[in-house]
Amino acid sequence: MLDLKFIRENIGLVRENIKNKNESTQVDSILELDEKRRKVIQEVESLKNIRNVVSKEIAELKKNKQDADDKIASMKDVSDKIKLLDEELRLIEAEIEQVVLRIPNMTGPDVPVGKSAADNKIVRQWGNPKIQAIKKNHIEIARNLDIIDFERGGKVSGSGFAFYKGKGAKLERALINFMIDFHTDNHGYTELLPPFLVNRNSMLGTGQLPKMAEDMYHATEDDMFLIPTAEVPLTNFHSDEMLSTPDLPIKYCGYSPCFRREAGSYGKDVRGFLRVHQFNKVEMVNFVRPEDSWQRLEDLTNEAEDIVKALGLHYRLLLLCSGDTSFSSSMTYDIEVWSPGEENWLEVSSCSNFTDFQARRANIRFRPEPSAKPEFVHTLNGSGLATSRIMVALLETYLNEDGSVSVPSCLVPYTGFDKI
RNA sequence: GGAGAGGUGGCAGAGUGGUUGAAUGUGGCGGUCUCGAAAACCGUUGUGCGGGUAACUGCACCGAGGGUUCGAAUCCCUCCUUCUCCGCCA
Repeated sequence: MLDLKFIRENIGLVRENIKNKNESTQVDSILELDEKRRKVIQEVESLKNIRNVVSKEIAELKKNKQDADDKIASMKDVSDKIKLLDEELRLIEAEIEQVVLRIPNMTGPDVPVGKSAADNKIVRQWGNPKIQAIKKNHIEIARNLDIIDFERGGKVSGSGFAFYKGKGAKLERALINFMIDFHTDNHGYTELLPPFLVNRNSMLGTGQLPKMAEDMYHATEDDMFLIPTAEVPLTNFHSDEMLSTPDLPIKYCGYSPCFRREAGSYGKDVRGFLRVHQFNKVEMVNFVRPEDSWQRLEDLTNEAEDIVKALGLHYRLLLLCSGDTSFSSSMTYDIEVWSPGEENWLEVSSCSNFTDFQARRANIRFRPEPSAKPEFVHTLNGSGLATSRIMVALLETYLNEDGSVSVPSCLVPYTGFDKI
């Protein structure tokens, strides 16, 4: 979330940012509420001061075995007033919190203002599009090879779920292991294998709640949520902590399945693996000093790109415009790989700088100097990568004319076979 | 799920309802001593929110949230969590 002081002093910028991000949060009530809040604080605190002073006098009188009944009686009234004002303050602050939690992060200085995906900026492209001899999409390829079973996924769970089978399952595991090893061996990451269910507080910490509540699978009995991305447990790993400064930057990567309800999306763009309710992803999360976060975003993005290059997939890098930049993010790069079967770009990674937005929500701090005040760290994360759409691009890119699919050489040590 | 015992500063660990933001130890920082270091000694050392240009000052915080009281780290209730034991289960 944003700092209340920042909102107070920059209300115009905050309004403009909300508009640029295509959000509709109403912030008009904030200034008035904030003023009311400070007025009540001053009132109640001066009463509490009286109470504290008189209580000491009462203690003194009692110690000397003197009568304190008058003072005690007069304090009764003060105490009642304090209770009323405290309650009023609590309500005001709850109201402020409800608004502040719904205000999106400020976009960074380099983010182009724009409405939709059409306004995103293409930063660079790598590789060349593969031309298939006979056009086939991943669903046909997978069905022919009997490596993915969408029908039984639908029967057992519902549409948007699938079974990986035989070499398909092994290829999926190979992708996950390859990507984790790549990050830990080449980029200095520490692996975390996180819980897949998290509590409400964690979902608030990274900003999925309250805004995205409808997209979450919610276990109501225990008020727990299936994670939509490993970003949630990996970032909240350090919630409510004071990070040891020499340890920064901290870099974690981790595999998890990701669960998304994707409420209300059906049709051509969602068939097969293009949009599913459960997919696998390796996520990278960084905790850095504030002055380092913009450079780290560039480096983090490169780390994700390195994986796509290793897999030999044609891709492009996009800088998202304000309207496409997510609620919690300040600036986001998307990596999209080319799907020869769909003849379309598929998002496989999103790399974002969240500045201090998540750190303030999740209370993750560090001390810049040993004697200095604690500050919020900056958090970043990037997919590295989401496997289901990578699988689409792999099958369609490495399809041979005889219907078999070759395995990219970097994966062969993990699969034990070079062809499906 | 049941029974019991805990949760106090960076860490360890005291704390009879009334100068307790909190003893003591330890760690950190500064200093004395030293060529330098160690030891010893002295000093200092939490966070958040208000007010003030500032020096400074008020309030809150002892797992979380309520309650009792003129006054709560201390008493009561609910919840979370850790440990020990029992039960159930993969």
